Amino acid sequence: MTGEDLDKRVKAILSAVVHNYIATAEPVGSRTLSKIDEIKLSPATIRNVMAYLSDLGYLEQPHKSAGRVPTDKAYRFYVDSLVVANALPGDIKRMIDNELGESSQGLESLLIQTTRLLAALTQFTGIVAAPRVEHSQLKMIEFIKMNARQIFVVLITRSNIVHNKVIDVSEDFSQEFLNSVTSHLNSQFSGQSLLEIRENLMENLAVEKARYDQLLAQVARLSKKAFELPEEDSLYVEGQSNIVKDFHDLDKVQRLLKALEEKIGIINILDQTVLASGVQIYIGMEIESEELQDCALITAQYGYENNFLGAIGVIGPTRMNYPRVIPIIDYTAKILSQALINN
Amino acid sequence: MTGEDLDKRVKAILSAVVHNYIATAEPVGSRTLSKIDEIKLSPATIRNVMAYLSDLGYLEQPHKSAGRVPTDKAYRFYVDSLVVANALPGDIKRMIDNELGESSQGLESLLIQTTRLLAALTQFTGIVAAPRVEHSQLKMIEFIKMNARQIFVVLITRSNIVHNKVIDVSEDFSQEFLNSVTSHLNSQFSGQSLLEIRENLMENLAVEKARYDQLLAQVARLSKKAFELPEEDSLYVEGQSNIVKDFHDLDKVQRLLKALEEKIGIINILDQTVLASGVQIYIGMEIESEELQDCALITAQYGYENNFLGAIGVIGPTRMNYPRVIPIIDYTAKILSQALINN
DNA sequence: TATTAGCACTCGGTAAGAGTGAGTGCTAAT
DNA sequence: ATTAGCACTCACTCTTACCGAGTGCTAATA
Repeated sequence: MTGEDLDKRVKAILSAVVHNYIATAEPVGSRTLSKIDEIKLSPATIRNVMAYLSDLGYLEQPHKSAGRVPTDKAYRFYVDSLVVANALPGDIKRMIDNELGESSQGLESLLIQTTRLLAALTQFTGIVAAPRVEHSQLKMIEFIKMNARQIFVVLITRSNIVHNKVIDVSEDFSQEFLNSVTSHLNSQFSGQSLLEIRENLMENLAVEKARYDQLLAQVARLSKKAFELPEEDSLYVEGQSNIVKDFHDLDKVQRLLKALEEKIGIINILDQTVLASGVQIYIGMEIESEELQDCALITAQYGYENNFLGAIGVIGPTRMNYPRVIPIIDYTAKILSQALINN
Repeated sequence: MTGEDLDKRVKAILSAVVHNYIATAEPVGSRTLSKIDEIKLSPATIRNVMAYLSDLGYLEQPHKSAGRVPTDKAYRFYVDSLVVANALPGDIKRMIDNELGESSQGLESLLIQTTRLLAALTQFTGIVAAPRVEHSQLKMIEFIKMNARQIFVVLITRSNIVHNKVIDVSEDFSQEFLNSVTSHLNSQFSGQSLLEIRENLMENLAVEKARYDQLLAQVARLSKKAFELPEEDSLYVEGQSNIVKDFHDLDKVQRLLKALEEKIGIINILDQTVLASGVQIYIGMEIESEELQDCALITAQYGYENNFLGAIGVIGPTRMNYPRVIPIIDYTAKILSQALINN
């Protein structure tokens, strides 16, 4: 299954096919391979090996009289055991440092800039999932009265990420009252994750209801609303136009664009990444999405110490240049994390 | 130039060509037109008229033995004097009402939803420019201390639109001090436009500097930072995948996607719309953008009473169904405006 | 005089057929 | 075990022919 037990020579040929196909996007034939210096074999021998690789499911032919093309399985084997990630070139490193390092911009524009940067550097489509707020820890919360029916809620997490929203209320609370609620919440919940807080509040709410204490019930209801965070589909996508370069089929392009527009599918995949560590690679059918066949997804999580917040990545064709892209994702995630710490 | 002096019969034929081309996307020939009931003429006569229209620049031929295709000039004439906008179908009206009417969501998700709605209803690419903050009037401002070096600024405009950002400071201000600054700013500037406020502050800053009053100088600097609003390129774009349906040339598709990614060009056009009133239509070369040739842009501004905030619209091929799209844009802009007023 | 029928002409699009070349699998020789 | 040789496959390209929708122009018609 894993193909770990492949002969050294067989590996070399598989690797050469993948390399060549990544470089040219043309099916690779035995003749082409025989011209490569490292492989000192005749086309006929290579053909035998290629037939063997086809049997094992690593290569396939678009049609009978064409060269071979790597399958998803081949790419998987390639990234698992053949790829040595390139060192990140100094100029690219510097670009990333410059773009994300210095500026003291807000979270949102930082994430957008990161997405654009990924697209520009890789020439694929960049994606960035915003921090998942429910797992981050509360640092402080603040209520500001906008008018009789609306309150503006600001919520700052331990990693200095700011969330805010407007909540509608039926009572007309005074700012003084709101301040007292604020300080109560801050002292009671500071340091807890928003998920925990929400659960606690639900319990409180039940208790207060039973007690028939009007004021406390109001506080509980208000707080609950404040912590009801929307399931926003906060995925940033940039560089869709690069898709056209890599897929020459209009139909395919449209389906990919559609998939990127819908976002939710991609968010789900990135959610897995947030839990895993290091650079993750998903190839073709490994992505559980009809539309994203023929695509590869390279991702990495970013965050604050052990507290992973979100994920970044790129989507491109399975025949992307993995050794080049992997270190870009890796380093960008690191610098983004740092930028968030320094804020 | 305006072609207003066209014969009634000539107009009818021009209109028929445009209609037919919008419906079929195929060059229209004299034979096809002669089959239309309203036109009781032989192909030969129609050919004469079409030759005349070609001379005047309303029609052109992709190649010599093909039918006629409308030029930008024809579309312009069509929308100016031939189009009677359809009444908006009840079900579409209801969809718009439902999507934008009730929900008390934040500004951002309201705008995103509007963009998606436009794309879904028209099957073109929806665009929405966020409110231009510098012209809106201040209702209140609030400073919240995050830590020794950072202050969170919340700024609410008269139309209840909330802006916020984090500013870096070199001094460690106490929350009490911030509160006093806040109430000072609120009483002094409430009701003024942010642009005016910024100018006032600049003057103040110069004065305070001269005075060498440390504290006041700090206040002025702090305030200046608070009102330094970023030139965010806040343009929402949805439904790019629809482009593929309308342009079958991969190269064209890529250039369009690129133009949409860059946003700034489109924002500039929308800025014009914010000043004009009612539904605006830009056709082909009227859009000053290399990439957006063969495109039409239908826009309308939204806002609060006489205070226009931003613009919405769609981008599609010049051969879009104007009578159908125009009322959608018109009505959506109205409902969005209402939603903002009710907040 | 305006309209129309008729006709020669244009030219993109499709289909069929031939030739090319890169590639294969298999067999026999090394 | 490797390789040379060979017959075979098949996408691609090029040519040629043809079709048909459409045109402009001229002469006949109402």
